[in-house]
Amino acid sequence: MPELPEVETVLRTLEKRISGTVIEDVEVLLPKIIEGDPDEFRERLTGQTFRAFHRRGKYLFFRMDDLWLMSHLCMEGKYFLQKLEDELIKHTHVIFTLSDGTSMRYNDVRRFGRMALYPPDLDLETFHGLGPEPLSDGFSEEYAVTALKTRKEPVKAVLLDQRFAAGIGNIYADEILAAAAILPERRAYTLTPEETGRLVHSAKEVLREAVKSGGTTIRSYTSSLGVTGLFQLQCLVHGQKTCRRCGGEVKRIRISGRSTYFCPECQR
DNA sequence: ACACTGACCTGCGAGC
DNA sequence: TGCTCGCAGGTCAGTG
Repeated sequence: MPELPEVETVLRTLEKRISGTVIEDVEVLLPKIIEGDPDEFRERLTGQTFRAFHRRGKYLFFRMDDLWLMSHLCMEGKYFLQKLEDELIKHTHVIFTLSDGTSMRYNDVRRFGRMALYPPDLDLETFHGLGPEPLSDGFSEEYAVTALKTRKEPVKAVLLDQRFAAGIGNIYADEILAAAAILPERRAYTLTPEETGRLVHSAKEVLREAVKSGGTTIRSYTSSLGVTGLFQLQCLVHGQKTCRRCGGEVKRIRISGRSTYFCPECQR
C-alpha cells in the first residue's frame, strides 16, 4: 500500500514529531520483522538519537548517532505515536520508548514489513540496487529511453520494478500510465521516445501531486499517525468504475499478478 | 541473464 | 448465520 508518496508523508510526519528524541528502550514483539538478531537490534538502538530522516524508494531511513535504522512498511506497516500507558493495538510488533515520554509503535497486520540496522557509511544511492528517484533529475527522458529499450515486459511491469525507478507501486503505476495515455500492456521497448517522454513527465507530475495530497488512503485503511491522504479523490483510473477523463468504462486486468486498471479509450 | 510465479500474512467481502 | 474462497500487493526466493 504505501508507495513513494505515502512513505514520504510518514517520513515528514515522523520528522516533525520525533526528531531529536532518544530511544530509551526497544521491545520486539515479533522477531521476524527484524533482519538479524532482535537482541542486538535492541542493544544497538538503545541510547541513540533520531538525527535525520530520509526516504529512498519505499524505504524509510532514520539516521541515528552512529548507525542507520531502515524500515520498510511493505503492505500495511504503520507507525503510531502513543502514550506509554496506551493500550497495545492489535498487530503491534515493535515498540520504541522515546525520551519525550511517548512511544513509537510499529503496527503491521500482515507482518510483511522489515527493519534492519546498517553502518553509518551506508550508501543510500546504491541501496538494494534501487533505480533513480522518480522526482529527481536522474529520472530523465534520456535515462528512461535507454532503460526501456531492452525491456520486453509490459510497461507496467517495468514501472513496478524498483531498479527502473524507486518507489512506484501498483496504484501509481496505473495512474502514471493513465496520465501518460499509454496502455499498461504495451511492451516497454515498443514505446516511442515521445511516449517515453510523456511517461517520465507523468510520473513526476502524478507523484508530486500525490505527495502534495499526503498520499492515498484506499479501502478502510487509515494511515499511520492519523494522517489521511486525499489522493484517491483524484485517481484517474485506479479503483474507479469510470474514467475520470472521458467517463468511459474502466477495464480491469491482471499484469504480473497485479490488479491493473486502465481506460481503453484514453490509453493507447 | 532475464522473466515469471508463488510464498509470505491477515482481514474482508462476496457468494452459497 | 456461518462457512469457504478469492483478493489485496511489496518483495524475494525459486523455477523455467
